[in-house]
Parts: sequence; structure tokens; C-alpha cells
Amino acid sequence: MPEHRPSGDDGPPLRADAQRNRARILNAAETVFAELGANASTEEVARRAGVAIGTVFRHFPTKNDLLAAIMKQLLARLVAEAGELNGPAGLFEFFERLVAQAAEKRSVVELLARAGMDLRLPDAVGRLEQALGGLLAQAQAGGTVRPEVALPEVMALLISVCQGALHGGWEEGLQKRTLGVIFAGLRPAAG
Amino acid sequence: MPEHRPSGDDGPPLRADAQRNRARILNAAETVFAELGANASTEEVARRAGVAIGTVFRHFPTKNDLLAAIMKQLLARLVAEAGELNGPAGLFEFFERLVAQAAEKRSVVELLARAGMDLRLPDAVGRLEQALGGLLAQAQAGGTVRPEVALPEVMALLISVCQGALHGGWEEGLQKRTLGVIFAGLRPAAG
DNA sequence: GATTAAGATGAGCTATGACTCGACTTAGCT
DNA sequence: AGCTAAGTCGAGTCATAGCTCATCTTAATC
Repeated sequence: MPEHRPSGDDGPPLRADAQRNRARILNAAETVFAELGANASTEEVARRAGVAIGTVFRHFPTKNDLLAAIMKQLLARLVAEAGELNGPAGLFEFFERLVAQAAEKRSVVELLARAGMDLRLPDAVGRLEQALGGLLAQAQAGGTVRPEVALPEVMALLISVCQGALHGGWEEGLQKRTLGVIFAGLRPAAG
Repeated sequence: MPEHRPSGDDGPPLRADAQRNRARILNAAETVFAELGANASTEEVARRAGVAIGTVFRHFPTKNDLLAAIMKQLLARLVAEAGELNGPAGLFEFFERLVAQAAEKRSVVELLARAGMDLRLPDAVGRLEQALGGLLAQAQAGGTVRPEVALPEVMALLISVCQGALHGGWEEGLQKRTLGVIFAGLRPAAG
């Protein structure tokens, strides 16, 4: 019996039904974690995927592996999104999109928060940092962001704002004003 | 047999040992939740308080009650701290202090985050908002903060930054730079 | 000191959730 | 069609955590 297959393994191709189930599980997991947060139960994921619980654990031997897989997808999507954004306002645009997502998907935030902790995804996170670095450089070249601002504080602000976005109240206007303050802080001082 | 005593109840005074144990439990809970976060077990609290688990539940019928009690203490302390701060730089000072606390005490952040959610402490939170409002007004009167900035976004920024402060990396310098960006965003545009 | 009700104790109940494993099903192949 | 290994199933195990309650202890009062 072949062993469990961690993400990167390329053994013999999966059987058709296994591929189908794996995809279903990933889909279900994404929506479940988005709605209920990262400590939704694996059983709930199985239920929504329409498979038995054993099947989930066959594909992802631990819950953390499942979370890591989702997180990898998410980070890849963010990197792609960052890649499409261009020009001096690209960084701000990225902030706005991420915060909008964070408000409706708990997982975005919680997973992002755990990306550097329990889940070990240094390369995926690294790629996102690289993409953000590009956006920051463009913004600084275009005079949209002060030159002395560095990548780490941009990341920190991004994470912070996403975290904050979870909290109920936050109507539309508040979110915009909060981001406005941060953008003002990033922009060069004089008009 | 007298019923469990929720926080506000003023029945006959507690017996001496009961008072002692209640204080011990609160102390233990504060440090335990500070170290381990809000989902540390009640047993751990009991262990560190040196009492049996039943005693904890006698004083705080649910874990949430215990969290709420700690949170009330914390909020009161923050209000007091805010009250001592004066002048146009008081608001910034408060930010710095809170973030410093957040970095070393998980509970500060997690409880603050839950204050408006599971735990129902509208009055305690209200008092903090009032105190912050005072600091904001002083800062605006002194020209340290733009007049169009309102209290809600200040609260939002505060919560966000505290949340972000949990994440490991954040060396000393990064924290300062991140706060620097936010302060720059709050300050009036021109020098 | 005797009385007694408040309080402390901790084994145990219940729920939940991560994970296992032997029995069963089916895709892929000849 | 028949074979077989890959894959699925789901009842069951183990651990944890919130909470209860019958029993014992002790502070307060007379």
C-alpha cells in the first residue's frame, strides 16, 4: 500500500476518483475555513465535500497538512493578484483588495497569521514578499510612498489591518477611513 | 445553598478563604491567559492558583465568566493608564504602551478582540472609548492629529496594530517603524 | 467547643475533535 | 469478465476540555 502523499510527492498518478475527491476536499475546506475559521472541524469539511472522514485523512494525513494546502493556494493567488497590479498605486490597490477579502473570509486572516508559525511555508511566503517588494518599489519610484519605508513594515501593516478587519463592526466607511490613515502614513509628507 | 455569584452580585460577604481563592484564581488566570492565550485550559488556571478545578467553577460558573472578569480588570487598567496621559502626544504614547504590552501578553490582544464579541462588556469598552476620545481631542487640539480623523478609525488602528504585534518576528525596530507609519498617517499633512 | 452552612475537593460525566484501521468498493488493466 | 491494488468508508479510539456533584473541610457564629 503506497504511503500517504504529501503535497510535493510525484508518485504514480492518482486514480480518477481520488483526483475528484481531492479537489472536492480542497474546495470544501476552503469555504468551510473561510466561514468558520481555521478551527472548524475536519468532519465538517468531509461532510461538505461529500466524502467520509477517512478519505480526508488519506489525502491530508493531518489537519495541518490540509490547512497548509489551502494556504499554499491562497498565497499563490495573492502572488498572482499582486503580479497583475502595476504602477504607483498598485500597492494601495493590493491593500484594499486584501482587506476586502479578509472581511469576508476568516481563513484569509487566520491562515496568513499562521503562515509563518505552525504551518511551514517559507517559500510561498517568500514569493509573496517578493511580489510585494516589487509593488513597493514601483510605488516609491512613482513617488506614492516615502523612500525610507521598508518591506517589513509594509507586511506588518498588511497583516495588522487584515487582523483588524475581522472585527464585526467595521462598516464600509470605517474600513476606508482606516486604510486612508495608513495610506497617508506611507505617502511622502508634503503635497 | 447560595447560587453562584456573577460579577456584579452583592450578596452576603464572601468567607475569608473564598476571598483569598478568588484573588488567587484571578491572578493565575491573568498570567496563564497572558502566556498561553485565551484557550488555555481552566485546569491550568486551577493548577497555578493552587486550588481544585471545582473551586474555579464555583467562582466563575463558565470559562467565559472568568475571561470576562480578567477583561474587565484589563480594560479598567487601560482606562486608568489613558487617564494619566496628557497633552498632544498622549495618544501616541498610549499606542506605544499598548503595543508593547500586546507583544508580551497574548491575552491583551485576544481579549481585546473578543471584548465586543463573545464577552459582553459594553460599558467597560465604552469607558475605554471615552478615555481614548479624550486623548484624541487633546491631540487634535494640539495639532498632533488631523482634525478629520475620528475615534472609530483610531480604535480600529489600535486593535489592528495590537493584533499584528502578536506575530513572532517583530523585532524592536520593526515595531517602532510600523507605529511610525501610522503616526505619520494621523499627523497633519504639512510640517 | 458545638453547630452549620459556605466553601473546597476531585473523580467523573459529556462533548468534541483529531486520527486509525479493518472491511468493503471500484478504477485500471489485461 | 476477472484480478488486484488503490481508494473509500465509518465505527471506534484516544485525548482534551468544559463542567457537575456527592462528599469532605472549615470559617463564622453562639
